[in-house]
Amino acid sequence: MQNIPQITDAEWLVMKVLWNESPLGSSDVVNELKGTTDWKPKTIKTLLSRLVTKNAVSYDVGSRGYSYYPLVSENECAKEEARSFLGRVYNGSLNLLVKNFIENKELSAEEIEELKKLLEDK
Amino acid sequence: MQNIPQITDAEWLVMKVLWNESPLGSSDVVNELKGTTDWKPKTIKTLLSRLVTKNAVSYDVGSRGYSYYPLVSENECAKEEARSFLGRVYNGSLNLLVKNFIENKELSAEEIEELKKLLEDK
DNA sequence: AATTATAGCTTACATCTGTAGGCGTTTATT
DNA sequence: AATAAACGCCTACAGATGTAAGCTATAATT
Repeated sequence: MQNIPQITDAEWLVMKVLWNESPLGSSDVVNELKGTTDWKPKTIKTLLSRLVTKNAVSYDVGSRGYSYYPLVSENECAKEEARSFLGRVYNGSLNLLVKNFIENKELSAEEIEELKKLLEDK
Repeated sequence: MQNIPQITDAEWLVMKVLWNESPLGSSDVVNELKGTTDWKPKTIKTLLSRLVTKNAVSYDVGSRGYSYYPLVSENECAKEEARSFLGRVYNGSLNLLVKNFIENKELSAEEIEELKKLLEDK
């Protein structure tokens, strides 16, 4: 796998659509984002183009336009984002983040239970 | 507490210095960052000014220059960053992040043990 | 076939970010 | 006192980002 491209906040919303379903024409992506954002179609087209430029997305050419699909998986992008975020803010330590969440009481009892379960099953 | 300002990657390094010890003169901050970065002093001054502008930092005026100190705590900034990151990438769910880390085998046995302990003690 | 809608390519433009330099003033050194 | 060093303010400037519009070719509609 190649290097994970840098994906911006706005671009994430586009990627999510494609991760959810692909390939999609640009108008499909526009439709999917109608509810979530108030971007003009042109904006979404720009974002798609940028994603193509940075090799996060590619497309097949059809007679009614391009069919876009992701070149990188959500999992690897998420991992990369997590790496960068944790490095910057929590010294790279997931545990420190969790610790902080616990201390700040950001987790519900259910979430804590679920976490425990996750760790046990592991 | 007021709104948490947006703090960029570069600015985080400056904030960390001030969170670690403050107030500090700009040259002290420069010195602290000598090891970590290869920024020119001017760069660090610029970052300090920007942090002042965005109300993340303030200063007292002394005869040998300003004494800078943070206006926001590391904890609240980290919380804000986590909120934004988790929202963008993990649907706002810390558990999903942890789940992903476990599945991707990003955690050592020790870290998992520690996490368990954190959750039990809670 | 003529007209209209659409797709994609190119361009725009303000703001943010990283990364400084120039200048004038004040402080420290000789 | 003169000179050098440091400080803070203002300016710079390229690349990234959010947010599109204009133009041209092609496809769909009448």
